[in-house]
Amino acid sequence: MTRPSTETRSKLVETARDLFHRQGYTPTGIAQILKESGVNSGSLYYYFPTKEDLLVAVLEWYRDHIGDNLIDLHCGRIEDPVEKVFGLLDGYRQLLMMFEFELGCPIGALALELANSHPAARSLILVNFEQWVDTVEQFFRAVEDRLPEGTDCRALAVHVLTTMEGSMMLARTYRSTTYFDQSVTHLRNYVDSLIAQGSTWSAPKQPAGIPESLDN
Amino acid sequence: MTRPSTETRSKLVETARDLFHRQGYTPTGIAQILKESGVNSGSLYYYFPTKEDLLVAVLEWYRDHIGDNLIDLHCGRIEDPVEKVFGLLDGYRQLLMMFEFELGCPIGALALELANSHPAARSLILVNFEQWVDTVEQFFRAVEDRLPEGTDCRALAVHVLTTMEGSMMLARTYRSTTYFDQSVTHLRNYVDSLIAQGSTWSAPKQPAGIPESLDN
DNA sequence: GTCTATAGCGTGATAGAC
DNA sequence: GTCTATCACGCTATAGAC
Repeated sequence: MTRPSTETRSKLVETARDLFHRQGYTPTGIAQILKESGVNSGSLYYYFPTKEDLLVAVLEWYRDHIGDNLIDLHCGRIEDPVEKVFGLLDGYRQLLMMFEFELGCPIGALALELANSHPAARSLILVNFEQWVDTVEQFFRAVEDRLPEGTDCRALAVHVLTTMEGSMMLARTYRSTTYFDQSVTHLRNYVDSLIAQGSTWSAPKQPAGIPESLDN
Repeated sequence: MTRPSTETRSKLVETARDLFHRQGYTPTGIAQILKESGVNSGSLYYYFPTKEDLLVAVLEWYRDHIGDNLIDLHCGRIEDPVEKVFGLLDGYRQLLMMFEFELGCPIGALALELANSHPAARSLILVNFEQWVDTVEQFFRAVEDRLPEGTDCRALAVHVLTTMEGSMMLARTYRSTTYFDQSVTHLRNYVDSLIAQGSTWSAPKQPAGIPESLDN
């Protein structure tokens, strides 16, 4: 029909995004993407010469929508920055329950599935993680004065991310939020203790010898 | 040759285990397992009627070898129970560096890959996680008197597991231990603070409303 | 830009002799 | 228990008309 719009492309990205989220990248076949999107083979390969190109487009979509889909949705109405952090984690908890543990963190799942392959996709996964950490880091920076002096807000944000990803993994395995909640509770307990220390103590900072920059 | 030994079976399990570890379950083909093990198709299907049966055998192998391969190796010589916990985490760090981030936690990777399929395998993944948590829980129980009264050692062990799994995920993505180290440092800082509290304070326990048992 | 038809290969699994 | 040969299907990707 030679339409000027990129509707077809968008439909493919959205369909692939959802299928990769539910099934993973490798188990999702092109045929299934075509069927569920209602697009024909020729059109798909016009926009995406290879399956990996489609994956890249999906990861670019996540990169470009982390704000509205994640941050704004679960942190937007919250005022206290620390509560924003845990509101974000609660958003993931809601995702788990809403889809009965069939959907987890789409980035985390792809990160492990593609850890030894698809370098182009991997660098976009890295970008997505960086954005996430950036966001949480900013939340902590907003309460930096309440944290112990010398606290590395970025390292703390990283710790929130690792806790979230590990907690999602266990929740999906156990089909239960019990372990997720236990881990997040300990994380909150830790953050609370840092803030309590912040008003009295001096500094739990990163020990010397651990570089601040990444070597990749 | 009709040998009484189960050498062939063992070789298949070991080969599959290593390939699943490096590549994941789905991307690893039967043909590759046959080639690398030097076993023929007929023999494989004699022992394992389906590919999933082989996966189950691999997960049973992990279940039966967590002691010697993981705990004894990285915690055996350590006396202090808390140091045993972080010795275990350091074992994973060594694994990352030894294989240049190509190998992570084999159970965690499979947990996400198979999260919505292969229920038989999933329940064995759950068993493996339980064993891991059991082990770390025992370490904390050994120093229970130094922890704040009412501390749930199992929930704390779960938090160690989630931190480890999330940290491994980031390490493999970034091809760097920086984030891994930052997260583990925060975990250690937390555990240290609990022990410091244990000698003076009263109790950071799980809040009411979070069940202790799992509902799966 | 979209359509249909299909190539070419890799997959998990099977058959049947030994 | 092990061997070789092979089936039937699904996969990613392509060809070429419109």
